[in-house]
Amino acid sequence: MAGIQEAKRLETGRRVLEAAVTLMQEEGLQALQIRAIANKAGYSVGSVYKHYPDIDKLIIAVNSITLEGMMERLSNAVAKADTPLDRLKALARTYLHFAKDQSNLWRGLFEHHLAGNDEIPKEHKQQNVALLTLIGKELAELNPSLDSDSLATRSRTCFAAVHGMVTFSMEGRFVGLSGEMLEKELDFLVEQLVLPSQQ
Amino acid sequence: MAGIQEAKRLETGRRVLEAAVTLMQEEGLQALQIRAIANKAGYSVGSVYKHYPDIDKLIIAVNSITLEGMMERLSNAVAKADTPLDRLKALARTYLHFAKDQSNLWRGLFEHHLAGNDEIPKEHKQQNVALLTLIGKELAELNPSLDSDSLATRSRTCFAAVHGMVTFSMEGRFVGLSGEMLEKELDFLVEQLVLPSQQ
DNA sequence: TGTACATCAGTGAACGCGCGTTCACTGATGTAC
DNA sequence: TGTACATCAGTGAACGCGCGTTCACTGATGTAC
Repeated sequence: MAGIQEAKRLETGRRVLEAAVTLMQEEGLQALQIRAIANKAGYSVGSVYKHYPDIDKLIIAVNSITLEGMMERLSNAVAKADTPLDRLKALARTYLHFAKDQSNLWRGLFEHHLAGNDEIPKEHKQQNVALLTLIGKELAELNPSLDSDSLATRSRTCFAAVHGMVTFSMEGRFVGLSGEMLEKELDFLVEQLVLPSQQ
Repeated sequence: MAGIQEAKRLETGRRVLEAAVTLMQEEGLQALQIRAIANKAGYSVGSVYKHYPDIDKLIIAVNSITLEGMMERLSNAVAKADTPLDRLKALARTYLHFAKDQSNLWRGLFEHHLAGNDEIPKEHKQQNVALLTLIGKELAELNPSLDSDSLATRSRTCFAAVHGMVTFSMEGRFVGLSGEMLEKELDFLVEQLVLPSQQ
């Protein structure tokens, strides 16, 4: 009859993580507390610690799932567009949409500052590289003469610029701008970034 | 002999605020604690509360000073450049420089999320408008046909994009990029943003 | 100029709360014979 | 198949710490006469 314990353990781990994701989604990072998670998952605080050494690791696990979901949406968006410029616009818009309809998950990605000692987890770095690669691929197609260093830098610049706009939008700093107009403005940003350089 | 009490009171207020600014500068927002401030200013915790109702207001006061200092540097930078494009580049670079050599003060501006109920202070909003105006003035000169709504939006887009790059840079996300190259890339961003639109 | 009282600046121990983390304990499952 | 012991999942009260905030108190300054 071996296996019951393992099944229970896996099930608990799953439920704890699921509860944490739901909590982040519904109430944000500051609601992601051991007691709340345990309660939502239907266990006691001690059980949570049987699966995660501390709350930081649990938050990281939630953020990994968020990144995964976001990357999936971005990949899908890219696949639907036909030109490099359209793909870049789709990336930017999808990023904005993700931030808007998963605002707590999205904020969680940036609000969580590791307590100093801990490293940024490999998984996150990989996802980050994957995102930059998505961008870089299109930039390279639009501008084949870019060397790989410039391409890496340029990809980051594009991501940073779009991210800045999305952040401002999420903070309500684009006052009085309708959703439609905001997307147009995001398109504008992307268009300008890939325009042939002046010099 | 009236006036000794008032002088003491003003002096204490000054020292408390000064200590808070120094603490933010040297150790960042998370070090801005009542006991640390009181200690640095040479008073007890009770005295701090005679001048600020809670720590949030004190942080806001520190951030106001930061914004003031930043705006002064930005204004000076603008005054030294001769063309709209150069002025925009100077704004972006100065913003980056400020973030770099006052990193804790700069981070404090964005890390401090008010605890929900409190409004964003008028002073901060005004400084924000002033910054957008600095940008808008140059954009209008470069593109006189922009109506005022578009100009307002475009100013925010430019600020957001530059802010995004500066944020990424502060997080070390422009890996392996020298300071000089980073500034060049920031110039690139500004140039692209003001390039004549394609359509 | 002096006296009596009121008001103010400043003190710091103590309170309170949130919240992550620990650990001795219980009952179920697994294992050895 | 049964028994005895070991191991594991799960519990939740209690601990500990950080830190903002309060408040009764002290001594200096101001005011009224």
